[in-house]
Amino acid sequence: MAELILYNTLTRRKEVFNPLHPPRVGIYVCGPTVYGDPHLGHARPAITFDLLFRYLLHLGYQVRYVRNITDVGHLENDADEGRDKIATRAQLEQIEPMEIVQRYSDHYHKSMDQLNVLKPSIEPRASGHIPEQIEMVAKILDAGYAYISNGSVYFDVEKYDTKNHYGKLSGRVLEDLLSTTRDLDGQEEKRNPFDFALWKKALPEHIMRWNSPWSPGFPGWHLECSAMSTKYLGDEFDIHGGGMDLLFPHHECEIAQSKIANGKDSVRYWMHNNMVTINGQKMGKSLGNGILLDQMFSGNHPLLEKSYDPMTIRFFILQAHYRSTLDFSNEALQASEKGLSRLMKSIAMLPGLAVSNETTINLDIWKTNCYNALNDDLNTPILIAHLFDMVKMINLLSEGRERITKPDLDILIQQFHQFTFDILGLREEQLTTGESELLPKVMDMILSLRQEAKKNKDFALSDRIREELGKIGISIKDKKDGADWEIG
RNA sequence: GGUCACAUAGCCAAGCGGUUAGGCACCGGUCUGCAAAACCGGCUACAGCGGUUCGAAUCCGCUUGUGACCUCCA
Repeated sequence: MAELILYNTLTRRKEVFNPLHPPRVGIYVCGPTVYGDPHLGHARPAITFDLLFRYLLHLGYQVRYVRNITDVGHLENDADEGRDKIATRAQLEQIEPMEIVQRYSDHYHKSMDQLNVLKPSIEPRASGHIPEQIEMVAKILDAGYAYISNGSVYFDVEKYDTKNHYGKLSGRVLEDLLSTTRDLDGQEEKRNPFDFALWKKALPEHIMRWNSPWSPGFPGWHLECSAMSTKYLGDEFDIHGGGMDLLFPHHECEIAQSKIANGKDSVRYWMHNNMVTINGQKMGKSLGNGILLDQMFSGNHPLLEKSYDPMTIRFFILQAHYRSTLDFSNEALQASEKGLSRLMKSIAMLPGLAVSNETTINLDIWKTNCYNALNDDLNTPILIAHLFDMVKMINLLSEGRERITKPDLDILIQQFHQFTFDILGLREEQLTTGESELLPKVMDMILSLRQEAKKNKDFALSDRIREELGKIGISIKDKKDGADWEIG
């Protein structure tokens, strides 16, 4: 089988993926800051790296997938008088910061379950790794690449840049940063505006605080990922992922910190998913165009014409390549919904196909095409195009216009399931109506009565049965002999 | 302002120098008492202007437009 090729943001090219310690693979992905309900933007990286996780597992790797939860409320911004997102939220709702963290972590997990996102192997929390972070700050101080200022500790970017390239991931040059960094309050503690905090002294009103050798305070914005990835994946590991918006400064700072603390570059492949847009604009809280996942699932949002199943969202996201922006619109979502339904119907049809003593479709080429798509930097749109090619074949098989042997059919079923369910992570939506085992029997009876009516040319009655069933949400599809029905 | 992306048929979206991507919608046809589904066929685009090449949506330049990052953000 062809090799897996991934796009490495660091080198800006596609590279053959070779794990450091095969068959083991270590992945670290930046997870959510849990201070609000999960939204569409959370779905993209979660699904992108879930796909990667699933595919690596499918290829037989032993994957340790670490996705953190950020539960230390980093500052809104330097000018914000030491208030952080989680504490602000806690004050607003008059509860403990950790209640906020718990509530939104739970919510995030629920939404991820709905999207059929596998749980990571380890889901560490920043607040649970304060000692590790303090230790890392100390290491960087010892190495001489950080300085203490008024109880806070800052990373000395200028010094780092003399022997390293600060900006190599995001393609930035230090001099440019100097001129483009905004003049914010709270900068006077820093030697240079582009220096970043490793440890921040807490102001009296700051609730979330921990003791440290330097001050009661909290870890810097970027430190948790360096500390926790090192702890669980070692000082050098395979893949680090996250959204493109984290490229700078977050991941750039991680590279610098880890390099100094660990003495070497930690990450071998950097992967970044692109952003979600709504009507062509980036979705963001500040822009007021955010759509929560629950709103997608319920349709309860002014921009939405209807509700969309979690699997429709997942399928929609997978229909675009992860490095392209993806624009949400009702029209596009409904197209995905219909496409997904056709795909699922086709899969349901597979076990019932008549078998023959010869096979007239080329399964090997199809399978190779599918794997080639995945191996080419997880090109799911291409993979899905191939799945639809096979949908067409399955329909032709069901009409007897193509033929397949029993062994080949078994192979096809297994492979189609692997691609669709195991790797893409799609699943049949559970029926939301209270369907019982009785319903199919009842339907059989009704349909046989209708068949009788049709036989007697009593079309008024047969149409009325179909119409009435339609009203309660059951649609009828006549076939040569008898009829099929489905909910929805 | 600096840096970097992107611009593909009605909509979404692949494409990485040379064969129909794919989905949805739409229009014909087959099937059907009618409809739906399914199948067959049609719709064959690449922002504009130059350049390189036997050949460019794909490479280069310019123009226009959109977006992202530079501040928390997935």
